Amino acid sequence: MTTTAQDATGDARRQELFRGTVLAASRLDGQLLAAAGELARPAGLTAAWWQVLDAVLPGPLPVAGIARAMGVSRQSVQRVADLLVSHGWAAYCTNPAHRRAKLLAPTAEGRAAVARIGPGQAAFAARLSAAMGGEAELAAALGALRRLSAALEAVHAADTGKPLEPGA
Amino acid sequence: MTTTAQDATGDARRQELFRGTVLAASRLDGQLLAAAGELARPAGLTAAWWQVLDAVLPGPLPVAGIARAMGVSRQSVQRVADLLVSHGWAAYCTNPAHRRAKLLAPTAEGRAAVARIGPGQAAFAARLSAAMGGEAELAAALGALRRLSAALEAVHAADTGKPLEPGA
DNA sequence: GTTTCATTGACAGTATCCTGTCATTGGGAC
DNA sequence: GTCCCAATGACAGGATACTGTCAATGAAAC
Repeated sequence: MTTTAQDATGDARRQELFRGTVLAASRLDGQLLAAAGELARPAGLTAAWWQVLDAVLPGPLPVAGIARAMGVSRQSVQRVADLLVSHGWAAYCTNPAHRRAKLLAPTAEGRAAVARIGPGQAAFAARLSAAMGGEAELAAALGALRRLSAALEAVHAADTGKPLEPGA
Repeated sequence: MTTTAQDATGDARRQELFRGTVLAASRLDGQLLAAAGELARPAGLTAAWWQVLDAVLPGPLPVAGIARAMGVSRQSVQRVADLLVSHGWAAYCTNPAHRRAKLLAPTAEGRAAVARIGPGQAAFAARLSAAMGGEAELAAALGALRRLSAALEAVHAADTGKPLEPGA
């Protein structure tokens, strides 16, 4: 460990770095959630609904599988999935591999709703890319996000030997 | 706008970039919140409480001011601030400049609680820094977070002419 | 075939944060 | 001095997500 008397200033510097990261990530998530919400609203969706619906566009998935893919708890996805189904955006299909774990699949209306978001999303993504100074910079920022996630995952795994995923 | 027929693949690429960013930011925020929560728990604090308490360590601030500094709504901070006061971690002081807008200040117990988190935070920050490959890499990632936030802010401001802060 | 365990869904409870609305306060416009 | 507006706090309501717990299901161990 580096927590020696000689390294007190290093500790303080890293603490500040960590606190700044927590703050920045919280702010960024809030901003992106708000932006996604505004993009999805004209289609009658919320940001969370969009995320779940988008996750099953490539193919049907069980609720728990969606949760794993998104890194959130099963219950959160379950709630949104039930809402999507009750609104007709998605439907549960029988799962040949598991009787209880029904597969969530988008309906035609669901696909149409996501498609309606497309143009606005493309325009916003283009503006964001431009504001970042180019696609390369945006891609680099995304890479940084993922490296941070991976590092956190690694640290947590080293601590507990368990993955960080909630509800796991 | 770049949304021409010729740039359809560019649109798709940027859309994917944007979706990936939303997903990664959400995941990262969740991970950092969980990590901060674990660090704060031994001191009897939650991640949200810690954030608010930490914001007033340098000096007393009104609730609305804390909210602005954190980029969240006044109501969220108000709720946490009331809880902090009711638990004795912080106290409201009279504000000479505004009778209603009392200033939130940490109590001695509050400062002690934050201080108790310090060592764990330093150790975790050191491990995170190591997992990122060094402090420089961690600092670079933080820079990327902030650039993304600033770009989102700029795009939103260009859209509405208003800052993105919630509850504003 | 039976037992055991992990996965999944369902439900209750809680934490966090947002929007909308209203009265109070303070400062600037007139 | 009066009026209007922005900022603030208080309150109600809703959205999102996590933990804990339980029963049902499927698969693996024996």
